[in-house]
Amino acid sequence: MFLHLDMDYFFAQIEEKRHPEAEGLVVVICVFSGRTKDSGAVSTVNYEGREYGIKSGMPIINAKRLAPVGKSLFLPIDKEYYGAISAQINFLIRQECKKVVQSSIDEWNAEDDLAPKKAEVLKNKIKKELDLNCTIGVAPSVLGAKMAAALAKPDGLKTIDASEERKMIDESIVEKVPGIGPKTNQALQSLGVKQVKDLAKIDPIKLIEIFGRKSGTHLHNLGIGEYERELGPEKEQEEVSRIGTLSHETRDPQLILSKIDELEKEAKDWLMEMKKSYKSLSIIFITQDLKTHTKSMSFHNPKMWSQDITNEEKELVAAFLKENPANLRRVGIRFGGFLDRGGQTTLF
DNA sequence: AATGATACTCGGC
DNA sequence: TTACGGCCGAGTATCATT
Repeated sequence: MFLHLDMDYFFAQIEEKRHPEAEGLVVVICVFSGRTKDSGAVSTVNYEGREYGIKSGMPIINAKRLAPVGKSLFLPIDKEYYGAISAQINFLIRQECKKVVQSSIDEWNAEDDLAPKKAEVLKNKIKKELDLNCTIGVAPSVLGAKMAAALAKPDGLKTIDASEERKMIDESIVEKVPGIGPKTNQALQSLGVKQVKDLAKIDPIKLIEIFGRKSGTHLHNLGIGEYERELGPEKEQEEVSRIGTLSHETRDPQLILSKIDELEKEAKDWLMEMKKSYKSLSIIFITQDLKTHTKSMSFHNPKMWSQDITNEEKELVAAFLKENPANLRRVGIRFGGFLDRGGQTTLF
């Protein structure tokens, strides 16, 4: 059996504990971009805030319009702190279950013969030791466990057997299936697919034509009730990136490069700490229409760190500006193709 | 044509 | 009506090599 553990409105719940006066208030965790006073997006909102229609991803300014005056707390995101709490939860889960895979800062999957019992123990332990609520789903498949958890939140625990799982997934609308986002949903609606079981009526060849080999096959398997029964191996982080918002929209290479320089320093701190060198470098460009573009390059010899903006980086920026006339709103940098460098601190 | 590496986009959280 | 972050991995497209 598989278990899926999901922390309830994680960031906002943590901040509720930090700010006891938040009791009963709408708590909104914000990513302020610094561009103007309230520019930025909502990361997480507690259930009180959801009642008012506040959602993740929403512009902060909209959330402020929806929130009740004097009964709301808008707080800046503090990822480092949430990461430390996440590590504590991670420790508790691994004390309890055999095979565990952390899938995001606030979600874990585990495979365990005694999953239903472990789930109960774990939920109580997280409450007792960290005073945090979570929701756990238990089912014969990884997907079933995740969807069971989604149905049970917040502060829930739901265990289902194979036939309940099949019914739950079959009758779910496709939009609610993890991995099916607005784009895939839109395409499925136009095929007349509403529930997961409707997928079984579509010719798999057609699904593959529309969604590609991997996703098409996956959708077909969902429709016929074939679900993943293995936890993928726990993977190491493969890339690190930092993105930031420019103080104003521009295509001035000087301004763009100085922002990249700032972001690069942060990303390199991470690389240093993790003792990684990298073989690939991408520059991320987000234009004023919020479309994302990238330019990247790879090196045959891994690089450890360099102090300043390199000529390669300047060239990537120049190449992008040459082929795209739009102003830039945000820029970012991404390093990948890691190689462990042991105790070595410099290279090239 | 097959394979592997690299470049780039998409979308979940 | 619009407004609007910062990550990461998955997947596909494209290129180089054989």
